[in-house]
Amino acid sequence: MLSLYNRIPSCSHRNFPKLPAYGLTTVPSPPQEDATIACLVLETDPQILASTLEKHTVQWTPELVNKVLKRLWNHGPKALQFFKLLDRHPTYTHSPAAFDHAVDIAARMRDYKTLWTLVARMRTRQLGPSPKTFAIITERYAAAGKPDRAVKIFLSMHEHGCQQNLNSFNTIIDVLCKSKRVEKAYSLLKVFRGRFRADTVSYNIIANGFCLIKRTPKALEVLKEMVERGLTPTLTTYNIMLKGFFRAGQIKEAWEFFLRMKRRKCEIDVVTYTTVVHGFGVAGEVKKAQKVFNEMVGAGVLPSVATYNALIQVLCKKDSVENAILVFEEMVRKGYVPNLTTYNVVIRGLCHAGEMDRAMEFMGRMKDDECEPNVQTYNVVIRYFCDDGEIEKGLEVFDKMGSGDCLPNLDTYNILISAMFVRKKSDDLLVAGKLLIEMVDRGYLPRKFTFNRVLNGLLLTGNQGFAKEILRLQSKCGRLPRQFRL
DNA sequence: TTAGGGTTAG
Repeated sequence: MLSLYNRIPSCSHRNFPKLPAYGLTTVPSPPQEDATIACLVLETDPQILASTLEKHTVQWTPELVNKVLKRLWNHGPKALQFFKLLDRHPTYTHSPAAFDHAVDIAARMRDYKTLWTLVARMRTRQLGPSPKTFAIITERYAAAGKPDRAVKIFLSMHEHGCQQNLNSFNTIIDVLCKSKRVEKAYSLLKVFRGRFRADTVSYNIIANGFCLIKRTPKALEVLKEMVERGLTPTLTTYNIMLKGFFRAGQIKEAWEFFLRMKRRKCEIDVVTYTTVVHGFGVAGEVKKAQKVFNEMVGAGVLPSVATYNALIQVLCKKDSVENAILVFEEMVRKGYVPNLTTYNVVIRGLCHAGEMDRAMEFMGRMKDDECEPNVQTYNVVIRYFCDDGEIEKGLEVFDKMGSGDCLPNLDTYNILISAMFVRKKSDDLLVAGKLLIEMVDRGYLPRKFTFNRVLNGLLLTGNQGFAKEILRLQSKCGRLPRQFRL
């Protein structure tokens, strides 16, 4: 596989001006095979990808394919092309997990035709679709603003050879709740609670749904109903309510609820404590958050990485990033391994304090700790560079993402395109146009607002030719303002 | 991937 890697000198394939390196210099580690292949797929012209892949003898395994698909996550069209090519491979056959990945990607691009073709193919090959497949599909439909469609799909699962049960029922009501369609989920529960024998989990999901939209009284009502039906609340139920009070800004109620939980001797756990530490912190009560954090060890409950993350975030937001970093160092000393969230919280804190250099240092440190920055990490840094007017540095960090290690997502493009308007420079508008083309190419659909903004910008700076190109793109995407529609 | 705690701006 080394030869394959050697063929690809660089994965940087954008036409933006090269800028001096800034802070992201780390010792290059040997490339993983999946990274190499992802890179190759990104680099190669779609027309010749099939023959290019054939030329290289790769030992395709489900694990390798899944890793590559994960790397191509934010480039839907390439990911699906790769999936389709391997689907015709003479010896390798896709695993159910690979199909689920492909289904998820197609659904995210709202390519529903491909989605259902894949589902049918899974069925023919007796690889599914599984309850997990339907969890993915219904979640995407709900997120795309089609909750009714999601419900219909759930109700027709059995027609695809996948029987509904209590688990899949709980999944669909959770999907509805997480997309804020709580009333719809609640009605569904009322209709089907007999058929599926709704349990504590079902009611916890609905209560949590009402908490998510800050309707704690309604959540309490749901729990009352649950008890009346002979179901016993669990610690999860109480943790849901506790978090709900904090989220709704009912700090006093949250505190009293927490005290009652302790008094009732229900074995409160690390989740309870993390909720309280975070809740008080976000409400600005840092001292109280710290006190609870210190108290938990005495109570025989060890903090988790998530608890540390909560405290660190709270210190960043309401105290100082210096104190947050002290806690960070302390957790490392105690043998905890900071995770992606820990780093992202610290990096955001540093960026917010204007300490961009130190933020970049931490980004290097996380790489050394084999905790690769993710798209959120990059987005935070890019956003703050741009907000500081350091647009070149923002673009430079963006350019580092191109390698297939971490592809930009919709947020990344939106952040950068917005930044291209602050300096009122003609060149910036050209970059905005290129970014717009690139994001469409990668399966992202820009908002009408974004198109129009870039178009106006290009016209005002005398880039009529380029503007026309963007206009054609916009019409292809079906995002043309009414007066221009063909 | 049947439910609860850490990342998403001010």
